[in-house]
Amino acid sequence: MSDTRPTTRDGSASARIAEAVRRAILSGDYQPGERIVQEELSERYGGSRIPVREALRQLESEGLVRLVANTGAWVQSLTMAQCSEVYQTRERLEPLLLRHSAEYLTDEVIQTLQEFATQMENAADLEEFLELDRQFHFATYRAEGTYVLRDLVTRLWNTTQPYRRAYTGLVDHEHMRIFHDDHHMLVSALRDGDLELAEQVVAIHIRRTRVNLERHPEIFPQPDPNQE
Amino acid sequence: MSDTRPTTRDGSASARIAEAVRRAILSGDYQPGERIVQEELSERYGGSRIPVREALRQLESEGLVRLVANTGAWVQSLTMAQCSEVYQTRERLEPLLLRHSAEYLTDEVIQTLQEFATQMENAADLEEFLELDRQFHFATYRAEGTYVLRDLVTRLWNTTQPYRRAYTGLVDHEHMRIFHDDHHMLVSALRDGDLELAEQVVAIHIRRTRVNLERHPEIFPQPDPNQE
DNA sequence: GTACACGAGATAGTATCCAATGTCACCCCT
DNA sequence: AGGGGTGACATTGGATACTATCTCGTGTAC
Repeated sequence: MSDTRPTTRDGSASARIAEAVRRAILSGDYQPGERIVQEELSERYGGSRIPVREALRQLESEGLVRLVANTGAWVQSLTMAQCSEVYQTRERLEPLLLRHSAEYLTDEVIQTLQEFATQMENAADLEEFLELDRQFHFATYRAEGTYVLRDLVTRLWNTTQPYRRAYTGLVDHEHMRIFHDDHHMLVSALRDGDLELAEQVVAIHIRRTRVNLERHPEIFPQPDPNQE
Repeated sequence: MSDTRPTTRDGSASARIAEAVRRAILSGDYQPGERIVQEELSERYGGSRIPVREALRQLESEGLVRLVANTGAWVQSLTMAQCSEVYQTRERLEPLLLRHSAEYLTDEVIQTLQEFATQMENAADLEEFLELDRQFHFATYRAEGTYVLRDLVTRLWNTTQPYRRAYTGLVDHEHMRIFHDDHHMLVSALRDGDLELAEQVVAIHIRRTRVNLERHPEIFPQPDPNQE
């Protein structure tokens, strides 16, 4: 690398590399099943192989990367069953996180939510939609006190991001309409302070997505025949 | 260890060290807040500092270790609020995991559960009780298909293990009686195939523990004044 | 008594080397 | 001609030596 800055001693190399690879996976630059070569990361993001290896270990723990000893690293790919499992987990956890976040959802925040929901309806392309969707939901998850739960939910979102991307591209207009309705209903519930309803909406929203995902087995790797 | 074998190329050094440190933390050999020195691990478990660092990164992701850049590693210590959060998370997830496991709970397994529950009542000391309790619950969580959820629940158990140890030592006989009753009720529900009830029992069991934990703030580090 | 400076100790990172393992193409044998 | 064994190559795993940096305790000067 050119490295104008003096090796950036600030955030530690392994954290920086982990973040870079994480973003590459979330953005779709690295596809599920794709091979990750240590040497490549090393020269692409700067640093020797040691921080690269530490970063890969960390990403493995997060479920984004699969490491096989003496063999290599791959971007984690999920079967439909595993993806469905993550969604079922989210279905239980996100209402809880929302509950913890409720007290921090000021009128101002709810106004922002409303704007996200509206922007999403007019999203120009897939990437913009995905980004807005993520921002919308995480704007509702701003529980200050929480430390485990928010991190956990973030990881669950991250591991399923590639499939959310693949699937969203296939959704027809009608289903998309229902999605937007969910978002608006969630905003309304939060505005009214109806936490019970808000939790239900989130759970149903996630379940709806899961059920739709399960109708598209073609976006998942075939579990049976040749590989893995 | 003496490490007679030539660097034990079997399971990779970093995995071996991570496992060893994890067990040391779970067994209480390492206490929350205790400093972990890389060099010590290096010579205690064999290996250079490279696999040690990878192991620590992994344990950090699991929530067992806290790393501060350029400073060091400590055994993760939770505030009461964080611990409570983990329990609330478990309260939502373990019923789900139990549901997925139900089909694998043969009569034979249920017989084993019954034995664990009985042995627990006669446990000689704290450590034996904790071990049996863990074995009991994880014997009910044998969902074969699951990959995310089981791992997740395991991590949640692990991060709170030190506090479960500290707290269990304080429980009086009456509360302990209720605990054992929960276990037997869970076995009964599973034997009857009453999954609905089983899920409820698990949820209540976890909630009961959380509420009791919250009555013992003295086992948690003081969040306010001097350190951290 | 306070504030600053120095130094010990630990971590973070780099470079280089070697060992072990998996991959894959090639060749031989049947 | 096809299947299985064998070897070279690429990649990962690990060790070692060295440097840089950060933290924190201690001591000294004011």
